[in-house]
Amino acid sequence: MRDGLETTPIDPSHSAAVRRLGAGRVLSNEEIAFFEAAQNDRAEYAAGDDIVRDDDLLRHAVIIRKGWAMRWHATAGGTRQIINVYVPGEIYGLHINFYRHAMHNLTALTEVELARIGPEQILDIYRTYPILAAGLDWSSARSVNVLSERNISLGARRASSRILHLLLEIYLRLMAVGETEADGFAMPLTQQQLADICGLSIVHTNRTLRALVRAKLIALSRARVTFPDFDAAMAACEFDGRFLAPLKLRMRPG
Amino acid sequence: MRDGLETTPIDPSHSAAVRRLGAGRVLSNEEIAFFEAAQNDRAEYAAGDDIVRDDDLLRHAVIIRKGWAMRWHATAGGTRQIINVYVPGEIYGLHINFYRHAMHNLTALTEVELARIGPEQILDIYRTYPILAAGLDWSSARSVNVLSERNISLGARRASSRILHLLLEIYLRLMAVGETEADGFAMPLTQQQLADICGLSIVHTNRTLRALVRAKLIALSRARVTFPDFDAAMAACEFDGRFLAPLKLRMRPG
DNA sequence: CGTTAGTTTGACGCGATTCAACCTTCGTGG
DNA sequence: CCACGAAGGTTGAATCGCGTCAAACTAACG
Repeated sequence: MRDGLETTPIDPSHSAAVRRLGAGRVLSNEEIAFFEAAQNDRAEYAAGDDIVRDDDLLRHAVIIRKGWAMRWHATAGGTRQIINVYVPGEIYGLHINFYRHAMHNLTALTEVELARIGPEQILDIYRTYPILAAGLDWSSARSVNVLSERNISLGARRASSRILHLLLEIYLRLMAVGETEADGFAMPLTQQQLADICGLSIVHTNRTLRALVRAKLIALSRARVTFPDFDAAMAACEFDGRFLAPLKLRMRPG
Repeated sequence: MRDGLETTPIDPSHSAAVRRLGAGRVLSNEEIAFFEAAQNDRAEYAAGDDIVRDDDLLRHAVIIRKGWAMRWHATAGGTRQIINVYVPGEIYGLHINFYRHAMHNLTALTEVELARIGPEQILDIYRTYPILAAGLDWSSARSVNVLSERNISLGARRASSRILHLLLEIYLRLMAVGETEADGFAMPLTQQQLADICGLSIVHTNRTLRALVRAKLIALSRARVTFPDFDAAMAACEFDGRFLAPLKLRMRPG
């Protein structure tokens, strides 16, 4: 299916990170147990808190368990680019064994609960849990996909498609961990933050959002985004969901 | 050094891919020998040839040995976004074990010689050659870095910085494999292609290039780019080379 | 019920695009 | 050795998408 929109039932007893990797469909019970236990070193942050600052020595990667975070960079011109957002189940800092220092800032967008994974623990996974290790590799590959698609948006799509594409992408990323509601999702981003992701001014972002609402491609109500006509929204911004395809395992070792 | 501009001596007897991973500074002799031998399944393409088309079933990853290639996407609006370029030593398609189909087009920008690495070979590397495997993981992490930095350019920098930043980045990527000459490099990209990377029109790209030449931040002569004042160029676009830092190994197993 | 963060709207200006034309370089063949 | 064509580079003029400045409006919260 070219749209990559397969859905699988979600078991809410698992952590978001386990759900994102396909839970029992992909991981063995032993690996699920290990991965859940690996999330025991936790921390919480309030909205707006810095989790990691540019150039910090990284002591661990982090798995977002609850809430949203953003990775961002400020330019001397005063503009800020939000490079990516992290929703529950997603992982920041898997590069820790290669790049020991943070290259950007990581800041909580909402209340955040996260789990810390040390560099040795990551190596343990690669040594001992091949499917989980594949999950981490898949996660890295997916980061490349997401950033590639964002590049296309920033470089080649106009404001309305850029915003619509982003909202659809977030919707599907949330769906992968069962965090959507009906035909939409709870939206914690302010218009300023949306603008900083899409490389637009807040004023233009606002006008474009209103135009999307008028065109009935999205609906906004009290921090919720819904898609009244999902297919029309997908078509309007040429959304091709292949880049968000879930982890599938072709071979089980042994 | 925050600029990430360390250089190491280059041994031209190695393939570009081995040079990029630090050759003997990082890899054991056994791993170098294996990695060179792994590049025996070769293919050549003329400039403009498609190497991989969108949605193709991927049979192997590819290591660029000579020449440049580009990964790109066309939108319905007729614009084309070049998501990344690949120079010698760089690898396309390491995600093959997770995403079996190409999500974009890969096209030769110049004459290209490449080596094909099958999915099983990649798994072999992970099973048998830990440092080489780390090199592949580093390579993936670096892709994320490069794409992140490109996102910042496309979203938050104006045309002159966007172009200058890209030229400096390419210069440093070429330097990592010893493909630079003096204070610049041979530039095979047309202005249209530059424009498609930077998300600009060809007309504006041309005007901006002329302005950069006038400002003595770059010099152009017969398909060569040079930097008359490298530090000034770095400063002008706030270039921070940390994202291109070469592979360093902290621990050797065993 | 006041304060603050976030949203919305108008007016204006600029950076970048578009359309169009011309120029330069280089490879090819007579 | 020159003629020619094709591809790429350069420049001008008009236009537009988006940014900036400024102000008013709304909702959430103590």
